[in-house]
Amino acid sequence: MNTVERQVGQRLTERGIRFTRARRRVVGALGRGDGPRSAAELHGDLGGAVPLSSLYRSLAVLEDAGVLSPHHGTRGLTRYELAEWLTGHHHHLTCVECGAVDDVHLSPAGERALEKVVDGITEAAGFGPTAHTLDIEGVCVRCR
Amino acid sequence: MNTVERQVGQRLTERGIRFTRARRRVVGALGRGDGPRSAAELHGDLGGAVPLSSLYRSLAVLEDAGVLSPHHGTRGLTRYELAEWLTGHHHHLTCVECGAVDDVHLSPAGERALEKVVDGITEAAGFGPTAHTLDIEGVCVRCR
DNA sequence: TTCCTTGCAAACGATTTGCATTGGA
DNA sequence: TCCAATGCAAATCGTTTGCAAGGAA
Repeated sequence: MNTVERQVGQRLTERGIRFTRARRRVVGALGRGDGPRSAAELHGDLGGAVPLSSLYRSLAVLEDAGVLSPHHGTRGLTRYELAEWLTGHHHHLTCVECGAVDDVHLSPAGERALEKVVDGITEAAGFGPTAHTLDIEGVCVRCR
Repeated sequence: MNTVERQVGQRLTERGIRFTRARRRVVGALGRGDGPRSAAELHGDLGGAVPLSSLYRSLAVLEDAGVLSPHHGTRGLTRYELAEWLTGHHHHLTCVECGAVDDVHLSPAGERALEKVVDGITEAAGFGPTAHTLDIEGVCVRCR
């Protein structure tokens, strides 16, 4: 069992939530990490081993436990990825052409500058404290 | 007729697209609004005057004409707002509690700082030139 | 007339849920 | 054991589409 799975297992146990086979499979597939995946994509990744309805339930439980974060993209599709406490803080580049989402890790200097800007915005608007998540839209390398 | 409607009318005419009653109503409602609206919300805003199917068709035509920009939010809902050439460049604060989206206009200094950060990210990732749109998640005033 | 647009209803795809069964701590 | 999790099928929700009727150029 790799580190991520152990961390997830501990988190779930702390909360009295079982780390069942289906849930392990979901976390495993996301940990193998080809980026955010939708329920349908995971269904395929797992060779149909987990039926869609169970997949959706697993995703809901894991999201609720703070293990996964949802990402709402084009065409009403929701993709999930491991939460930041498992993968590190990062941002998203969403391709407006193909809908692909790339994870981006920012330099400490860039992150500091960004935080200043975000704080300025949220304070002015009376928004509560939150870990910011930044989605930038553009055209990815593959679609240019 | 206000400025926005005149601008939209001109744009549509240039492209040989009719500015019909339903389309006028959609643009009007979005112009009156303070943020992105979903088809269902617009349906309500307009008192059911435009049936949902026609609404969706109007939204598609207007998006295609570059008058509206789609915004993919929580729970597979797509919200639309007037494009930036009509409203000015701005950013989004999405409430993770209630899903509401507020528009935010940033100070020139803030915008400059932000652009630098965004450019740094996109260049490093080989992302093509695009007007960035920033979505920041948080908890809005109403939900705190 | 000749297209384009509309409205209704049916179709669709993604997600959710009811219920009987299975499984894990 | 005993409640939570599963799997199937049916239901739901947002959205799209076929088709016949209405409207503008």
